[in-house]
Amino acid sequence: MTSDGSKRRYQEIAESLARRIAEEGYRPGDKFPTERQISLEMGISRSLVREAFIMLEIEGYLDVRKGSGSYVAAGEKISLNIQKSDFGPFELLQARQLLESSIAGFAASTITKSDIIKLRETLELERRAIENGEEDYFADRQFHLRIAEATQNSVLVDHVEELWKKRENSPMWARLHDRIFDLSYRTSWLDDHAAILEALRHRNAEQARLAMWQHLENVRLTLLELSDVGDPEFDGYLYTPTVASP
Amino acid sequence: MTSDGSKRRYQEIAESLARRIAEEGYRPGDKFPTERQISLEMGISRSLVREAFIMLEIEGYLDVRKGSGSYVAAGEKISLNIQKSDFGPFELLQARQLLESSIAGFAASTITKSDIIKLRETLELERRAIENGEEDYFADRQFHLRIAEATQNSVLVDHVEELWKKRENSPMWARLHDRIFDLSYRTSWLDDHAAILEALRHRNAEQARLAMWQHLENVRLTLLELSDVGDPEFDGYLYTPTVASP
DNA sequence: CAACTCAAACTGGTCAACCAATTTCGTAAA
DNA sequence: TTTACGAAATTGGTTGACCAGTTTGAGTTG
Repeated sequence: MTSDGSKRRYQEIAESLARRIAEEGYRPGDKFPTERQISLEMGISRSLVREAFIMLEIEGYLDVRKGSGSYVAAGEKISLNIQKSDFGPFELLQARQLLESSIAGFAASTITKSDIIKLRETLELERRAIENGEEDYFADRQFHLRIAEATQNSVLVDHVEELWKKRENSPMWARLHDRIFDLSYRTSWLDDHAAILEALRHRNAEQARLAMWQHLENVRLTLLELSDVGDPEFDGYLYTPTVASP
Repeated sequence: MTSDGSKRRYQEIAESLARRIAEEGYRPGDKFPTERQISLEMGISRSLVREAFIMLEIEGYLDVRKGSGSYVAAGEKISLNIQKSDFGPFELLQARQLLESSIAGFAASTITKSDIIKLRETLELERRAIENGEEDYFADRQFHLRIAEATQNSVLVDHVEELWKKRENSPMWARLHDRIFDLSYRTSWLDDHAAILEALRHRNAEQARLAMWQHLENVRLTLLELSDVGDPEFDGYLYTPTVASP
C-alpha cells in the first residue's frame, strides 16, 4: 500500500476491468473492448481507461497492440493469473509450507547468535501483544521473515507474503483472514514459534524443518476449520506431506 | 514479454526514470521532479510522463500524491526493490534450488500419466529446438512450470520466474543471461531435464529431488563461471546444500 | 510579534481533439 | 474466380488545455 489508503482512479477502473475478465469468461487471446468503447460505456475519458489498461498490461492481464486493439494476454501469464484469482489461500499455504520448512531446516546450519537473539525478541513481542490483546500481525510476519533472512532467502519469502496479503484484500477471503487472527489461534501459534526457535537454537535442522511444517500445518487446519468447507474441491490440498515431513 | 518485442513508449520512459532514481542517489522519501518538469526536460507530453509514473508506482518505486508531488517510495516496498537491484541472481537461484527440488520430490507422488506425457513432449520440443539452433527459453521454462503444476504449486514457481525475468532486464545481468542460453549449456541441461523426468516416471521422490537439485546446481555453476567472479562477496551463496541434498 | 486568513501558485487529475499504425473491405486487374 | 491494390474506417498514440486538490506565503489581525 502506498502510505495513503486512498486509491487512484485508474486503479479502481483496472480492478473493475480485471473482475470483468475473470467473470465474463474471457479466454486468452480474446479481443477485449477498445479504449473508446469502455470510456463511453463507463462515462469517463479515454485517458483514464488508458491508464487502467496500462496497469492491466503491467500485471499481465492485457496485451495491447497499436492499431489493432487490446487482447486478453495469451500464454502462461494470464492463465496463471486466472488460476490465481480462482484458487483460495490453501494452495499458497501449501507453498509456504514447502518453502519455509525447507528454509527453516537450512537456517539451522546458518543461523548466528545474534539472529537467535533477534528471534527471541520478536517472540517476546508477540507474547506481550497477545497478553495485551493487541493486533500483532507485524510480529508474526517478522518472525517468519527473520528466519528467512538467516538463509538470505528473505526476498522469496517476502514475495509469498505479498501474495498472501493480496489475497487478504479480496472480498472472498477478507472475512476469513479477520477471524484467523483471533487471539485463541495466535496463542497456540506462539507455542509453535517457540518450538521452532528451540530447534534452531540447538541447530537441529531436521527438528526445525519439522517444527515449521507442523506450525504451518496448524495454520492450514485452522483455516480449513474456519472456512468450514465441505467442498470436495479442496480435497486436493489435503495431502499428507511427503517431502518435508519424516 | 508481450508477444511483440517492441516496447511501449511509457515503458522506455519509466525505465529511464527508474535508472535515474537508482543512479542519482535518490533516497526513500525524497521528492521526485514533477510530471511537468520531466515532460519539459525530455521534450514529451505530460501524459507520457504520467503513464511512466503509473508504471513506476505499480512497481513500487514511486508514491504520487495529488496536489503535492511524487516521492520516492518509503517503507519496505522500495527498500526491497533496492535490495533486489543490489543482489545478484545467485540468491534467487539458491531459492529456486531449495523450492523446486522440494517440489520435484513431491511431484513424484502426485504426478499423473498425462503430466508425464506432457513433460515428455516439452522435452522433445527442447531437443528439437536445440538441434535447429533456435531459441528455446519458452520450452525450458515450461518444463519447470509443468512439474510445479503437478503439485499445484505453479503460482509460486511462476513468481520466482517473474523475479528472475526482472533481473534479466537489468543491464547488470542482461549480458550474462544472453550467454547462459548458448547452445552448449542448454545441451547439457537437456540431459538434466531427462534425468528429472526419468525419476518422476519411476515415482522416485528422492531421486527426483536430487536430480532437480543437481540441475539447478549446474545452472548455478555455469552462471558463476560465466560471470567469473573472484569477488569474495559471492562466497555467501556458495554453500553446500544441507537441506534438499542427501 | 505571533497566529490566523485567504488568495495565488503550485501539484496531480481529467478531458477532448488530433496523429499514426493497422485492419478492413470494396474494387479492379489478372 | 482469384488476387492485388488502396482508400476508408478503426485502433492505439500523443498532445495541450482545463479541472481540482495542496501548499505557500504575503497580508491581516489579535
